[in-house]
Parts: sequence; structure tokens; C-alpha cells
Amino acid sequence: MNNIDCRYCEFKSTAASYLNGDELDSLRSNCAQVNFKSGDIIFKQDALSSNIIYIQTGFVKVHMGGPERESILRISKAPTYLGIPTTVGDRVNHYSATALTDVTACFIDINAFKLFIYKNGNFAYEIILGLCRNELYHFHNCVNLTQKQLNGRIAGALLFIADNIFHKNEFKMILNRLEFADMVGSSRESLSRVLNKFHEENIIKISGKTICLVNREALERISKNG
Amino acid sequence: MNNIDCRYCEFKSTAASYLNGDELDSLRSNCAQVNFKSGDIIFKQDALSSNIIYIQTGFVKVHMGGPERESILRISKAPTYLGIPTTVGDRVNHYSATALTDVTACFIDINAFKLFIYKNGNFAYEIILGLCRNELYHFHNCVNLTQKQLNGRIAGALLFIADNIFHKNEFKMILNRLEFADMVGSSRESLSRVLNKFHEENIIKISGKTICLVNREALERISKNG
DNA sequence: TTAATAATGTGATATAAATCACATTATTTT
DNA sequence: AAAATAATGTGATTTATATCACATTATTAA
Repeated sequence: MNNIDCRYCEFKSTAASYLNGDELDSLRSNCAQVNFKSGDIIFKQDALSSNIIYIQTGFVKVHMGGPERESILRISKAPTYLGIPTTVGDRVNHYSATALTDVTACFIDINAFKLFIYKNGNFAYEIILGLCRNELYHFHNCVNLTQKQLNGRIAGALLFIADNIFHKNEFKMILNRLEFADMVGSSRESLSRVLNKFHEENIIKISGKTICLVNREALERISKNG
Repeated sequence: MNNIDCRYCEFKSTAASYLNGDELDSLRSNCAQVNFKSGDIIFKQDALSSNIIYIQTGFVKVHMGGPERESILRISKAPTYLGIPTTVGDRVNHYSATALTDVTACFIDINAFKLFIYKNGNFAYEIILGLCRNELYHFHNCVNLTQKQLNGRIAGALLFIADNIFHKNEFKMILNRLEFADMVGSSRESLSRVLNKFHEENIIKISGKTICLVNREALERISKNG
């Protein structure tokens, strides 16, 4: 299927690091590596799926279509598995994943993946850990989105992106304004206004696509108080 | 720890049905059965936890405190495991669980539970399935909450409760108005108004604590269109 | 390099829903 | 059974933010 030996893969997941030689050979013959460019759809809501996707490098948005617009449910960054809930729970994708940067991904056959869960307890445990972390993120995100007004939601999202995606205060924003709005559940216009207000107030600094969190205390206060 | 033999438990989870005799003995000596009355807190946000909770009978709300109010993240009904993300991912509860009816629960030692995951692939797979189903629910719920206005959110919640919790159109509402508001992310007053408007328009019928979905098509349309 | 297209900013207006204030009805407690 | 407390309903008012309409600035294609 592909010519890359999973044994020596430099982007191996923690879960896969527990696989033995035979299992890695099985992985090799049941997975295909694919490259995506920014904006490419990795998988699409409502399409059939029989693969787990492992993101080796790059950033991805996980999103779902709703009655009004698109909701960005999560920004994922490599290394991570994607589509486990969809593929394991159902044959049809309940959501889409789109590359935000260049992305290298492995499409792993669901049956091979299931076998690792059945046969390798350490692998299964790592997968469970990943799902647990996602659930906790979604719980916090849900509270963030439903209980705060826009200033607070945006402050929270900026802190999340800086702390959990880029691990620094200054970063090149990978979402455009519409996507950012879809992430915080607002209109593009309102998001734009708040972002520029934060800039005016020297809470953040926007220059081109780069955003720098200048006054973290203020952001944390705004995020906390809604 | 308790005197109930898990081997012959009539409320055994699907996951536990895959455990062998030795494992069930281990479960027996590592779990404690507890009864709760409606309103009792099963576990509390920010408290330390070293147990997985298995709900044998009853209904539970999973909720999290935010800056303004309490968010009800999910209504869970037996049989289900609770607190896996919290306990496996972190030692501190990120959310609370409170009984909505009389509840029988088993507190399972986290280390025994982990061992089942490591040693029993079928058990692990069932746990993963449960986590996946939760993630899908939360994704849909998130879109429901962020993209619809109140009428649509409430219509969606009513359909969810009827279809997924009680499996019928008429049910005794287990949430009071404030809790229902916390579930759909609104104020109590606004929720009350919409509910009574639906009643006036003969879309639902409210009599005391009982709600009956009279016009499902209307509810589905309202839920869909936001 | 210019034209075409997409992304972003910003004022004016409309509106959904929060908040406040209080009435009414249930449910406990004494 | 009466009193106290909690839950729910409802009008008036305020407010955050969506929407509309269009200007400006980037980015891509010709």
C-alpha cells in the first residue's frame, strides 16, 4: 500500500510505540500515507469512512455543518488520531476535517486498528487517554461557548490557541476571521470588531496574520468573567 | 468491600460481560455499591477521584460550573460508566454528576479498571465505543447550542430527551426549569416563555411535570431551522 | 501590472434574549 | 393546616450581537 516502514517512522504515535514488530508490519500493510495542502479536505461529513486517520505533521480543523453555518469543534495538531469516534461508532462521518497547513496523514484500515485495540492493552489505553482528553476539552469548550459573551469567548479562544496549539504568546493565526468566528460561535463582523477592540486596548497586537498576546492578565480576566 | 458478586450482577455492563471469572472476582473486591436519592451529588467538580463510577440504575446529570451558571453537559441514563475522562485523564474531577432519580452506582477502583483495559481487549473496545458515542453526542450538542436560537435549542433538547432518554413522546420531566435552562444555555425565564409558547401552539402538552410531544414535525422543523 | 476575487473592517439598524421586578403556584417544613 | 420556602410564570426594559450595506485592503489570476 505504501513504501514506508512503520517500524522506523519518526512520527510514530505514543500508542503505536507500544506495538510490537509483527503489529507494526501489519500497520505498514494496512495504512497509506497521504499529503495535504492547506485548505484540503481530509475527510468529509456524511461520507462513508473505513479509516482511522493519524496526523503525522501539521494542523487540522475539525468542523461540522449546522443549520446556520459551520462550527469549528476543535483545532487539532500533530501527532493525533482523527475520526476514531466516527469510524468506530458509525460508518458515516459525523464531521469533517480540513488541513489548516500542509499535513501528512496516514489512513489506517479500521480493522487493523481494531485488532491493535483487542490485542494490545497499552495501545488501547493510549487511545482511551486521547479520547478522554478530547472529552475534557469539549466540556470546557462547551461551557466557554454557552456561558460567556463574545469578549470572553474570544479571550478564551486566544488563550487556548496560544497555550495549547502554539505554546507561545505570539503566533501566526491559522484561521481566517470567518473560521475564527465559527470557532467562537459568532458572526465574522462581531469577531472582527472585538479583535480590533482588543488591539486598540493593547491587549493583543495584530500585525498581518500574526497575533501577539500582549496583556495576558487582561485576557484571562475577560475570559473568566464572561 | 461489598457483598455483591459481580458474576451474577443483573445490571452488568456490556464491557463487563466480556470479563472472565477471575476478572469479575477482581471487580468484586475492587468495587463498592452505593445508593443515591434524587438530588444527591455522586461526584463533585474539583474533588479528587480515584474511582470509575458505573451507573446501574437511574438517571444522572453531568454538569460543570462556569462563570455565570451551571452547564448541564449531558443527561446520562443507566447503564453507563461515568467519570472515565476525569479519572483516567486527571486525578481531579473536571465536572460533577448529580442523581436525577434514585440511582444505584458502583464505585470501581481505577487501577482495577485500568487492568481490565490492559488485559481484556473486548472490554477496552467497549469502553472506547462508549467514549466515541459521547464524543459524537457532544459534537452535535455543541452545534445545537451555538448555531440555533432558543426555540431551536429547546425543540432539539425536547426531541433528544424523548428519543434518547425515555424512548417515547410522553415523559415525566426530570429537570426543573432552571436545569433545563442550564441544559440549553438560556435563562430560566426565557426557557419558561418558550416552553409555554410551544404549549399554547399545541406543539407540546405540559401537565404538571409531564411533557408530551404532540407535534413532532413542528419540533423537528423548529430544531432544524434554528 | 492590471483586473478580478476574496478577506476584512466598520457604521447603522434590528432583534433575540438577558435581566429586573414581582405575581402566582407548588412543595416542604413546622 | 398554616407558614415558610422553593419553583414557575409573565410583563417591561435593556443590551449584546446579528444582520445589512458598503468601504477598504489583501490576494490571486489573467
